[in-house]
Amino acid sequence: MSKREATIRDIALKLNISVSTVSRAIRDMPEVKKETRKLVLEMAKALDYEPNKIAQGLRIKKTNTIGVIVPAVTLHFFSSVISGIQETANRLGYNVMFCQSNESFETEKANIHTLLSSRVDGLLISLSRETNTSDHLMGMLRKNIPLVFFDRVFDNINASKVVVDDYEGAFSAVQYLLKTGCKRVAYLGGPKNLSISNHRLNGYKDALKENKIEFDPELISHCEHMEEDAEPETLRMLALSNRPDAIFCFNDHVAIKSMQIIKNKGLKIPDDISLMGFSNEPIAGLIEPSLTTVAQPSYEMGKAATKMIIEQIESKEPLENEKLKILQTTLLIRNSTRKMKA
Amino acid sequence: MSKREATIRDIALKLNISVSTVSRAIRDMPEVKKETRKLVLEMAKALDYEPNKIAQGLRIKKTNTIGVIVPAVTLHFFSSVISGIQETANRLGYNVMFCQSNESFETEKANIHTLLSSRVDGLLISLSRETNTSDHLMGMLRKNIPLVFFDRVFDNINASKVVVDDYEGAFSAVQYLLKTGCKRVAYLGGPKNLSISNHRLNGYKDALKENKIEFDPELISHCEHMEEDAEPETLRMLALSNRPDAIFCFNDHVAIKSMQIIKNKGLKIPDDISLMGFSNEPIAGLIEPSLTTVAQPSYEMGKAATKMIIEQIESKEPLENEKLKILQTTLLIRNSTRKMKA
DNA sequence: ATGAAAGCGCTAACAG
DNA sequence: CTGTTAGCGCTTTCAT
Repeated sequence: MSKREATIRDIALKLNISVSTVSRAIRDMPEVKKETRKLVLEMAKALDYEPNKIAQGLRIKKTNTIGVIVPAVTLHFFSSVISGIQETANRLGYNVMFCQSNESFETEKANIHTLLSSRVDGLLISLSRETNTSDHLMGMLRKNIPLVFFDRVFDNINASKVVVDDYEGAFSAVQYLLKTGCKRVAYLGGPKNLSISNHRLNGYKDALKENKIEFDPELISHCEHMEEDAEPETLRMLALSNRPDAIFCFNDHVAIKSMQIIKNKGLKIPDDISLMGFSNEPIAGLIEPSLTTVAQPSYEMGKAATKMIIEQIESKEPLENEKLKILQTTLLIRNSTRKMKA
Repeated sequence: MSKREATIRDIALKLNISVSTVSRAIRDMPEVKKETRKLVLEMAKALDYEPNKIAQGLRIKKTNTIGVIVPAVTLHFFSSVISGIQETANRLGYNVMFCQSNESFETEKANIHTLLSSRVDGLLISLSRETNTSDHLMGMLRKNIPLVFFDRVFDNINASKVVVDDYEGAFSAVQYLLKTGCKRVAYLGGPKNLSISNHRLNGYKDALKENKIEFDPELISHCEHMEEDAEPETLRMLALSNRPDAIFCFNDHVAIKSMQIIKNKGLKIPDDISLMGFSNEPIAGLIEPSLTTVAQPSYEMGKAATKMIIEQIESKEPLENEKLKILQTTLLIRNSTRKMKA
């Protein structure tokens, strides 16, 4: 029953001209006569013609679609990156097809096949928590399919990336905690697997060093499952004979969970314990006390990654050296940390 | 430089068989000899073959892709719906291509063209705030392209929909406020354009009626730009000679904005004013006081809408009558509303 | 059980 | 400036 979509052939037939002329007219090529173009465009409109990108894609071997894989869209950070990706892609003439890995390596592999089958022109990916090998991605690199990592990346893979300066963000966060008089700063870290977690750990360590404070391994935790592990890990920290007076958290979700535990224990934030997040989720400014955190330019990250991959897609040469874009973070001081002495 | 992707022709050549046999083997058709299939599959693996969905799509006129348009991915409600869509679609063998309208009618129209050009098999859409005509969608219906609305729908359009029982959700929310002793309940509504806002208004009105409370137009506001308008509208309400003792809000974002204003004015929640949200955003349980709200099954909505559209795509007949799926809400009682008298 | 050939809708030589 | 034609990678009759 479904009325078949009009094709350039339909237009050509009606107008008694050839399909190539129609094709040219529609693509606004210079060589076609003005009035012919006008006729074609009118007929296209009359027939409610929509160019068939599938046919185009097959012919010119380019789908103008970019694939995106994120661990989960419901995390605000990622939905914000995705928003940046989608808008930028659309503005530059590309569509986006997206998948979630749900933090599963297997799903991530399946996603890649799906997207490859759909012949996306390039792939934007932020790795799952479980991913610690890049074999599934090397195939793409070998086939010369543009690939750009964002946020959760491999440190030593030969590919383009856009990340946030996690080291610097962590360094200045911890530096700030120390400047406000905290002496024992703990790190409630993320999965060991994720390089961003380790970079933040390095920033933490170096800030301690800079302030001549000895590193105490007891003050380090790895929340492999993010906020799910934040509860036991926070409890462990609070039970320490020499309890921390500040906790730097892997992200805002972990921080918020931790905040609840601390409050439940009857401790005051920031008087007893200063709490620092990472990301600046919208919620961070709304809880009580509002959360001091390291803001990441998530929308910008999506925008930058998209520009980078489209550049790669549209450049003729196979791209000699990978690009690396590092975005800067901003320390957002709110009320979960002690005030600086005036 | 880019090594061309392997095709069934490459496999056929290597194996000295015909492309049709390869095609059959790969699609697991019964008529192909067992060992032939084995050979083909091995060769496919060896050549790192990925079936070309673009070519398939052109040939069988089906892309196995569904298009999705939402006002904005960064709203948690929508990212959650999208998550449900993506997972369900993938599980059923479909990809999702998505766009944001950014609450703009023009962008929404452009999105539709984009998605139609990509020959999505069906379209899932939640309307922009600005959209008040369905002309841009009638084309799809005419062409018999499956279309399912979710959440923000037209009341009187001849198409399938999945929504939440907004009327009932609002009714029981207001009913609860009244049961806890509130006498003057205000409604901080959403854009007049959105049917969901009006359904909630009707639920509000009927709950008043049920409790023999006269409707006072002064207690109604329309926040055309959602939380941006929540501030002036809340202030207006608070300045009323006969101030409300409860505010039912269009959604949690509006409620949270309103909460800030109320607190700034030095009023106590819930003692002076009870506050009720709608949606149950993750933030609702974390703010102070935690927000009583009407929970919407967002992930379920995405799942239901996806199932519905795939059913429509895969059914042979043109679908006589549209489907309507109404999901139920749940009142989540927290601390921003007075307690029920025991 | 396999193969040959047509064709999905489009673009791009090539020819005029 | 326009038309003819081949072919992108695949599925699908129709033969064999």
